[in-house]
Amino acid sequence: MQRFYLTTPIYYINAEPHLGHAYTTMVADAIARSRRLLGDDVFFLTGTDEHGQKVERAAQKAGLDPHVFADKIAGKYRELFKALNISNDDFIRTTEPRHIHAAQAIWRRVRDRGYLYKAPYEGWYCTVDELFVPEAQLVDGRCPTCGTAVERLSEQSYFFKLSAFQEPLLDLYRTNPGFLTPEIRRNEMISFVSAGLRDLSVSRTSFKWGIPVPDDPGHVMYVWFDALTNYLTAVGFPDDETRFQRYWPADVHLMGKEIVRQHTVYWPAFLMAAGLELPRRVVGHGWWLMNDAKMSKSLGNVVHPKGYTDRFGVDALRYFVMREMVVGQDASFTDDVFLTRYNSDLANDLGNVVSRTTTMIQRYCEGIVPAPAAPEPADVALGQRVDAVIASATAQTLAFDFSGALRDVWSLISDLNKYIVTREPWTLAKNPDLRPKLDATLGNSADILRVVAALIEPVMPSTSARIRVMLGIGAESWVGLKSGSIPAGTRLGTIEPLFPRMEHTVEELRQMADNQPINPAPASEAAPATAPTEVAAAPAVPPSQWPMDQRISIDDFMKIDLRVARITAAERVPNSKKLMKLQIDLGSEQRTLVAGISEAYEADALVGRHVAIVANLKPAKLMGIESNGMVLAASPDGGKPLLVSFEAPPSPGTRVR
RNA sequence: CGCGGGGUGGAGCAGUCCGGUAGCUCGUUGGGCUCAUAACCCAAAGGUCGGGGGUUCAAAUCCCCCCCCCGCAACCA
Repeated sequence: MQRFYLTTPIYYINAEPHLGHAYTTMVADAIARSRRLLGDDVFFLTGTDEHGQKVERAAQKAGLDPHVFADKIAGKYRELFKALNISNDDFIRTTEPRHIHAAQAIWRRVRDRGYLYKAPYEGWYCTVDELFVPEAQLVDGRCPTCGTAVERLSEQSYFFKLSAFQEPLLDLYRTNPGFLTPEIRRNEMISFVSAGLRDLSVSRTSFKWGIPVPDDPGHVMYVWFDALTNYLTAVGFPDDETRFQRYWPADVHLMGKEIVRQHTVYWPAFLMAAGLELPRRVVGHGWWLMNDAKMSKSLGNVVHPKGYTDRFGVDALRYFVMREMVVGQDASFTDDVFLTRYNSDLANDLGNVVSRTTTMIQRYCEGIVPAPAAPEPADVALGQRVDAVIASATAQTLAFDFSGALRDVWSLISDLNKYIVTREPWTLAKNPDLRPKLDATLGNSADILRVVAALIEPVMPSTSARIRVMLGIGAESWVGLKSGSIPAGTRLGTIEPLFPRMEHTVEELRQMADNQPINPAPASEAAPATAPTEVAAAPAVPPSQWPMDQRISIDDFMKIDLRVARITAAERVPNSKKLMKLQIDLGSEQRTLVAGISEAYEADALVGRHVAIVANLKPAKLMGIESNGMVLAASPDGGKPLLVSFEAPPSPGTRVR
C-alpha cells in the first residue's frame, strides 16, 4: 500500500471563501479520491491560515478577539467544504497549539543550523499582501498588486538566508523537472531565482497576532514561515516520529499560480535549511476568470459556489470546474456555459442514459439486471472499447487531467447511446425469441453505467453513489476494474432523475447568483467580518445600487472644481502607451496636464478641443511629468476613453457643474 | 524590443513538445427513433489553421520575419 500525502494551501481568513478556494479544494479532493480508489493510504490536508496583521486589524474592526474572529471565518471554510463534499482527513488551523509548537520547533532548527540572523529592516510594507514592497515598485505610495497605501516600517527583524539557496534551488528545478508543474510556472521560477535571491525578512515586531519567535518574545513569525510549516505540523512534526516518517515528504502541494513562488522557492529553502526532505511535487493551477475578467470584489464578479450547489447540486459544480479547466491554464466561468454544460452533458447525456437504461430494465426485465453477454462481434468490440476507456480515463485522472478523463468518459456515454439505438431493445422486447439478445443488450448497458459510475467517482462522488443505488450495486475500487463484471441478477433501486433539465434563462441564473444569500444567515450571526475596505471603491457598482448612506451631499460635490479647458498643445509621452501630455488654457492660466488617452486620440486632433477637467486636483508625477489636473472621459471597461465634450465651445475657465 | 498568454468552421476549444486524412463540444439545417429528462441516433453545411518566407516527399505542427488581440506591470489624477 502506497501512502499519498496531499495538501491544499491553508486559506487566509481575511476573506470569505469564493470559487477560487473552492476550486483548489475540489481538485485536491478529486486527487485524494482517485488515490483512495487505487488503495493508497491517503492523507488529505486543508485548513486555514489565521495569523498576521491583516487578521489582527480585521478582528479589531469587527470588535472581536482575533481568536473569535478566526473561529468564525474558519467555520465558513469548513461549512463550504462540507457543502462541496470534500473528503479531507484533517483541517488544520495555524492558531492551534500543535501548529504553534511545530512552527517554533522548525524555527529553532533553522536558527541552530545558522540560517537566521537579526538585522534592522526598513521598508514600505503592504499590510494586505503581508510583504515589503520595494520602493521602485510603489505606485503613488500604493502597493502595486493590491493598491492599498503602504506603510513605512522600520524594525529589528530576523532574516532567513534565502540567498544561500539560489544554486540548490536551481539544481532542484533542473534535476527534477517534475518538481514544479506546469512547465510555464517552472520557467518563471527558474528566471525568478536566477535573477538573484535576497534574504527574507521572517519576523515582525510591529504586531502581535502571530506565533512568538522562540527565545525572543518581542518578535512574531512572518506569515509565510508560519503558514508553510503547517504541512509538517499535520503529519506529526516534531514529536510523532512514526507518523512523520510515514507521511513526509508530501506527494503533492496543490495551489493557485499566485502562490507558487512561496511553495517552490521559500518553502524548499526553509526545508533545506532545516535539513528536512523536500515535497515531491508542486502543482500550480490557473485562475477562474469571470466573464473573461479576473474575479475581484471591486469588479463585483466574484462567483459564490453556494448559489450553484444549491441550484444544481454539488456534483454539477464539481463536474463543471473539472471539465472546463485544464489544470494549469486559466478558464472562464460564465453562466451560459455552465447552463449549457449542465443541460447537455449532465441532463441530456449522463442523466438521460441512466434513465433510459434503468427504465428498460424495469420494464422488460422486472427490475432485475441481466448478465452482460457478448453474442455478437459488436458486443465484443464494445467491451474492448470500455476497457480502453477505463485505461485512459484512470491514467488521465491520476495525471490530474480531469478534463481529459471526463472527455473520455463522456465519449463512452455517447457510445452507449449509440449502442442502445442500434440494438433497439424496445423492438427486441416485442419478440420473445429475441429475449437473449435483449438481456445481453441491457446487461451490457448496465455494465457500462457501472464503469461510468466508477470512473466519475473522484469528480462526482455522490452521483456515482446514486447510479450505484439505482443499479443495486455497491462501490468498487479501481484495482481490477474491467468491463463485463457487473454482478448479474441484482435488483434495481428507486429510479430517479440524476440531473433534471434546467430551463432557466441565463438572466434568471445571473440573478440567482447575484443574490447570494440563498438561506439567509440566522440573526444570531452578526454582520460578516470581511475587511470593510471594499465597499466604496467600486466604479463597477451600478449607479442605481449606491446605498443612500453612501451618497454624497451637494457640498461634497462642490469641492470638486470642474472647469472648461482648451487644449493648446498635445504630444504623446515618449515610451508611454497611454499617456498624452497636454498644454491647456484655463482662461486665467496655462497648465500642463497628463492624460491617459493616447490609445484613443491623435495628438494633432486634440489641439483646439474643449474638454472638461478637474482643476483642483493635487499634482501628480506621471512618467516624470507633473500633471496638474485630470481630463474627464468616459472609460468603458476594456474600451478606449472617450473625452467629455460640449455642444458648442464655452470659453476656457468656465465652471462646469 | 517590458513580462506573459493567445490568434484553428458561427461560438468555445483540442491538436503544436515527437511534421503524415484538421478533430471535439455547443449552435444551424435536414432526416430517423419512441426506451428515455422534447432527451437519443444519423447526415449535411461551414475552416486559405493570423500573414509572408524558409526547411521537407509532406508543415496547424519545425526555423525566420511581420501583424493583431488579451492580461499584468511600468504610466490610466
